[in-house]
Amino acid sequence: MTIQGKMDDASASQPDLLDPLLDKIYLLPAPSRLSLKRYIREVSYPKGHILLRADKIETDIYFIKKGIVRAYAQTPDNEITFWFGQEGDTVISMKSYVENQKGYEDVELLDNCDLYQLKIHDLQQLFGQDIHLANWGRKFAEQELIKTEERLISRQFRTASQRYNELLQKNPALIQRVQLGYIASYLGITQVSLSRIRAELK
Amino acid sequence: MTIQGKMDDASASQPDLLDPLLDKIYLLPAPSRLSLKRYIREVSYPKGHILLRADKIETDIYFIKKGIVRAYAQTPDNEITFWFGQEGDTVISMKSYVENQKGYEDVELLDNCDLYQLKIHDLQQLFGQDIHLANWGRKFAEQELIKTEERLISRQFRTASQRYNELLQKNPALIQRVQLGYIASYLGITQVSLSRIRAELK
DNA sequence: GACGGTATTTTACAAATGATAAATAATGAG
DNA sequence: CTCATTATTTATCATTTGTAAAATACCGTC
Repeated sequence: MTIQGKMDDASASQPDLLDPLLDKIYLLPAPSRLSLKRYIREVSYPKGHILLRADKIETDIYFIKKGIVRAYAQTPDNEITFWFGQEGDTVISMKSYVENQKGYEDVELLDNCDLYQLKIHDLQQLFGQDIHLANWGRKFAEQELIKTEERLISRQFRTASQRYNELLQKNPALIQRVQLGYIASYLGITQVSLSRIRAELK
Repeated sequence: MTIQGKMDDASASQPDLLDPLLDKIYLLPAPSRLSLKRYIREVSYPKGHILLRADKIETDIYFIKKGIVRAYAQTPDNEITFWFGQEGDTVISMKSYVENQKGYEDVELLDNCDLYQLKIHDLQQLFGQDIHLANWGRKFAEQELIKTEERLISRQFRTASQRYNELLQKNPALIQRVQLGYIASYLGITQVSLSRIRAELK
């Protein structure tokens, strides 16, 4: 296999944010990376757009180039925000991706967002053809797994107050960008309780 | 690559529980499965044995052939059980496996257990050599991810009472096999609260 | 800079959960 | 079978968190 001297279309236009994003997961040999990038396209949606829906099997995954999103689940009485995604994060219905089944979550854009879009089907084709991409997909799942495990641990082991402070420390920008009602929901408490927590710190 | 006519040592002795366990993750071609099985050995430990330790980087993963285990984390004041494993489940320190770092959990055997043992190092070697095993590893991570996500969702969306009933329905055997103090910890409540929940149902 | 709408905080009260200790039940060793 | 040990349930009271509603702060638009 030889590497093309010319650059791919996508990477010609501007300083590329996609390469570091792919490399962060697993460093691919150039040919493998090119064959992956061939299937990725850039899309933009406005604030308020619903990117993923709980009631459908999603066909695409997205990497966030710019913007912020939240995932939430509808319950009989209310709605629970359980994830925020920002630049560099992956927006994905794991249930769709792994099991080809409906997921739990709606994902709403909290800003105008620029996203990299990739068809799950195309990705799965590549997994069967290229061992480097198969390992890239493995590392991707493993890294998402660690993140999910850490969220579970955080939730199980720490009080809402501790978790708020953890968030404040690890991701102060988030609290600026997102309204507190969503943060409270994310922490598993009411907005009133969150207000009490915040009041204590002053 | 050709398939050996003779069976591997391990599979000669008794009706094998390992094959279905590996196949459940991802159906491997026979040569790939054989090269994986070559690295798996069977071990037994008594009730009370600590299989994984939070303060060390683990070198092995285990599949449970027979028995039941719990994972728990030590906190300043008490200890929190956050996972139970039974026949067919994988016992693994994800932090060790994915990031080569210490994990959160001790894993204690609640019974005498028979386990399949596999060195993380050997597995990772295989991932680089065989695309089928790389995809097996990918599916393994993906399935663990789905399970972890479901635990997170369950914890985030449902009350302890709902989660107890969910457990009662999905895994009634567990409640027979494990003392209620561990179950209460797992549900994120005190044993007193769990007693109250159980009392309501009568 | 005044207005209307939205987000956040505060208050008062009700409900749920936790801590502690005591009572009962189950289990296992001799 | 009995005793000792451990597990589970019950009771009481203190603390935390939730609900509902009102008060305040913030933001964008005209």
